[in-house]
Amino acid sequence: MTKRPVPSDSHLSGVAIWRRIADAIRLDIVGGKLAQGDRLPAETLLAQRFAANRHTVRRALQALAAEGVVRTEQGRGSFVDQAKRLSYRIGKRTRFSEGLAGQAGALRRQVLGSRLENATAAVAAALAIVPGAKVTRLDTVSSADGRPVSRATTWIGYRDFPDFAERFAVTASTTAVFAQFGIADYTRASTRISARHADAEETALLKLAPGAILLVSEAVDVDPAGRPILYGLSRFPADLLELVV
Amino acid sequence: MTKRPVPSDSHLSGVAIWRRIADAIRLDIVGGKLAQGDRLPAETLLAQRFAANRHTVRRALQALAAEGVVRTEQGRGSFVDQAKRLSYRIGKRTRFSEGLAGQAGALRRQVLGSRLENATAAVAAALAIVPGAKVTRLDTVSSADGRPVSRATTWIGYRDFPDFAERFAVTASTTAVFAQFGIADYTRASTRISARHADAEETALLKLAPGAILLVSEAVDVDPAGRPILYGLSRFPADLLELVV
DNA sequence: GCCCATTTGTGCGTATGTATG
DNA sequence: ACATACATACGCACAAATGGG
Repeated sequence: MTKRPVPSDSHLSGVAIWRRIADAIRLDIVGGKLAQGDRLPAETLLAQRFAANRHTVRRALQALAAEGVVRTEQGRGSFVDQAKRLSYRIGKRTRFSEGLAGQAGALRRQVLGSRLENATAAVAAALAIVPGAKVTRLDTVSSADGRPVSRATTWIGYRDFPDFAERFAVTASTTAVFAQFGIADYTRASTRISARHADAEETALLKLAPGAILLVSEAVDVDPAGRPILYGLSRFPADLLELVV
Repeated sequence: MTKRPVPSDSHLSGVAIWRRIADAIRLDIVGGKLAQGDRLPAETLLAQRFAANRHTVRRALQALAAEGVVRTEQGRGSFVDQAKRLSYRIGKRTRFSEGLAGQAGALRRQVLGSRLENATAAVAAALAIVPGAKVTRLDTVSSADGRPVSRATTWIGYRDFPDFAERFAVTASTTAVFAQFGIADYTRASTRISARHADAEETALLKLAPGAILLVSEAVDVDPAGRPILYGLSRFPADLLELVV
């Protein structure tokens, strides 16, 4: 005996202990409890705190080192290498270009593709159109300083806004395209926020470790008269940023 | 040969494949793609869709069955048993009693404990007081229809609001206690939303499977003059509800 | 009742990952 | 680095239940 790993925890979970430890340590770092350059507690102490084996803690530290969050030096300890989480602002006038203003350098939105679709029940309900009606679908990935920070899908009714995709390809600005259609201003009607694990496609596009957690935002923008004009589904890596209302 | 499980995925992730499949299916259900009573695709089809073994899909379905989300019958298939996710509303006048109004029956907030603390840097910054100043800390768990739906910690400055905990114990209403202190109304100044895995304590208190995802909301409430009066940290099971702004 | 296709349930073997000491 | 125990994931095979001809 003496060798039995205690299964009480992990066996119902499907989430490895080392990953939960890594998540907890990362949270201390991005949450400000640990600042850049700070030394982490010794591995034996961490093992004690998380009631896990030192091997398991080391596995967590390896994962964090691979992410560039901590750096481990033999005989010295582990140190915080990269600190804070970005804040993405959400409000009545949420615009892509402003959400991360001042926090990151080069902001870039890349169009993965666009196509015409028939509105699903969810899209139709959000845009207040009949299910099956034609909608423009726009798939994008946004990056800050070269790091992917969001994966967004946007639906716009085709009847009221034909050629949206073509126009967007030119201006690269939602605001500008709506202006061409005579909508000088638009506002956020509602935002629904949830969280889940990333799927395979999101993992690849956002360059995440598989199993990473995403914040998911479902938003409806309306014109000044209150008519829905845009339905957007954005996915953000929860490790990298938080949403501020 | 022919038997090698492909490790390319799971070993970098720390999140089991069956759990990610369960999450994906649950998402289809709470997201409305599958309605109550609908039959899920056959296990072999699901296995194909997720590029996994049927055993692995079955493990995911077992987890969902244990949650009460689906029900499986031999020879017939698996069916959606419980559908929708709750929406917790967040706005300028967010109050506990109103956030889930109309969506659940019996709402209950249980006080786990309260004590005086010295404000940490984060708490002090949020409440605009000096670090180390005395604050009342209140720990609660809220339930809807007997199911725990949130775990909240609240900090209130002691100098301006002494005996907050004692008064709260009597009225069980934040609004009522602030009213006793002459604050007829208060509003939400900011809400920061992030997501992470639950830790051991949260797992126990919210009755979750270990490794479940939490939506974390950090909020600051202010009096009519704009002075911060309350700092709250709420954790919601992401499976169970979404936040609506 | 019988056959049949479909679907879930189960058992065995094997390779690899997780966690401990 | 080594040893141990259990969890995860795969592949194959077959049993059991369902529902329709």
